[in-house]
Amino acid sequence: MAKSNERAITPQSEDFSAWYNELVLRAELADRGPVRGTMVMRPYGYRIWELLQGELDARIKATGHENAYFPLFIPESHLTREAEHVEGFAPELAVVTHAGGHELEEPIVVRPTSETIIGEMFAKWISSYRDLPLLINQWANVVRWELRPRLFLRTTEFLWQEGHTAHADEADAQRETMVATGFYEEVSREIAALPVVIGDKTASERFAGAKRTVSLETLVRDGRAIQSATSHYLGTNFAKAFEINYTSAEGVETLCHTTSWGMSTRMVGAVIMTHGDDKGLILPPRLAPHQVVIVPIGRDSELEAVLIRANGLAEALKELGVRVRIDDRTTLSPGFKFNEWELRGVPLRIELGPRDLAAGVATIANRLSGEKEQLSIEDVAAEIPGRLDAFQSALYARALSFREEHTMSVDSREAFDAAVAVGFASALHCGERSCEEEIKESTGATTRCIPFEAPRETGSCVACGKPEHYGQRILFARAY
RNA sequence: CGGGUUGUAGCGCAGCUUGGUUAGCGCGCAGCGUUCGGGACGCUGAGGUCGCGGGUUCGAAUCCCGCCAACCCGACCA
Repeated sequence: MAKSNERAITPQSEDFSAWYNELVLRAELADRGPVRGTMVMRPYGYRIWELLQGELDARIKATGHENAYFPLFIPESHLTREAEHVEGFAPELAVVTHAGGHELEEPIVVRPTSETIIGEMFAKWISSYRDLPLLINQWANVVRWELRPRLFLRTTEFLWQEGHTAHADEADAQRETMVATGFYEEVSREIAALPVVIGDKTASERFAGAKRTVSLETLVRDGRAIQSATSHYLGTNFAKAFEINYTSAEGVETLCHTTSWGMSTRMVGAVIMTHGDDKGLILPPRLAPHQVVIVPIGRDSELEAVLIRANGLAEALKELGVRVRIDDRTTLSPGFKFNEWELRGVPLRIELGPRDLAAGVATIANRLSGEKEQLSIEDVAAEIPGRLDAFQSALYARALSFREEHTMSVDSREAFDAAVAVGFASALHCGERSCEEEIKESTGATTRCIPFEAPRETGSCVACGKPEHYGQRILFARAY
């Protein structure tokens, strides 16, 4: 038993960070790169990203957006055109000063995000109201020199999707930010099985250069929040800086209203931290590289017979659209494989051995419930898709009840401090930056969002006692 | 960038206090054999710039100085 403890990962309750790091490495999701803060996404982790990407990309296209690609390098002077934007990003920029063996006349910035370069191009492409709206998305890597990296959640270089759109007026642009919010919510809930709270960011948490930022917040198992996607209404800030304007139907030269919105590989980290347990990862079926793993048991002629049935089963499952893998590695014991696939989060495992064949059944083990059941080998394939759906729903329901249990509506400072130590605190707030700052310094918690779905409420600020500002409760938590 | 911890084989560690032959152990890896229903076992074997640089010494993984890196906790952030 001591031996098996050594092989297990650190329990969440003992050290959540250690649990997370060990899991990411041992499940072969990712590895660290040689430059501080960089990450190698290994095939298993990258496949999860690809599945997420596929789901999101389909929704982006279905809402009229087109993919394009813009350069990694941005002239430094472009970035400085929007004052708040530069100020926000300056500390985390990677800047190329030498290239081709010489010092460059003008330094080149490695994009931390692409508002500026895309703004520049939009200005060239848009001249008439007939060119609007312009709905563009790109899948790209970006670089932000993070001081405290963490695999998936905060890496120096990360992969994401960034949507950039230009509109004739504010109403249309605001509508666009909600379209993006809509598909992020759908992908979070239906694909990643993550319940999200959607709302506006307070002024202090807003994107550099945005007039309005909408975010999707999830709560992970150590009681911290993760912003899993954001959607920004940029007003005419970037349009002014880059002269993105059009001639209206009335012949008037008019500034565009632009938006941007993004979801990154951080989402994978949110999935790991929301669903994982002490045995390892638990993947929602719709993001699982292998939804079902078949572990054949037996040896010699028994194994041969088992493998024939296993192959037949795998073929039947593939025809039903199930991602299935047979683990036919011969040097590992079944017990080892059980533990390994549990570590790697495979939703359903089918154990198939001589005893099953003799009884005409297959044994199905459920990663979430830990239960095993036996199904007739004739019916098992047909049963799997429904069980995967049920797994997906159960995982979402579990995450939702966790969040509900860790969201406290609080009216006193004492209750507030206790709430943010374990999850979301829902409280009235005065809206003043200095008050947010004081809360952050004393508790580590920041405002997460002003939720859309919240009853109107008035009263006094939970921290300073002044009249509240938002006309409703807002959400606070410690965040990644 | 501050505070803390740690750098010895792919991974996890011992050895360092009190300097002294070929630097050990577990896991993993390779070969062979036996195994195979919850992390199998035996035998054999490969694998090391002891983080880097300097110093003290007849002799440094061990003592001294400097540097670097990683991780954790903060400040910054998707």
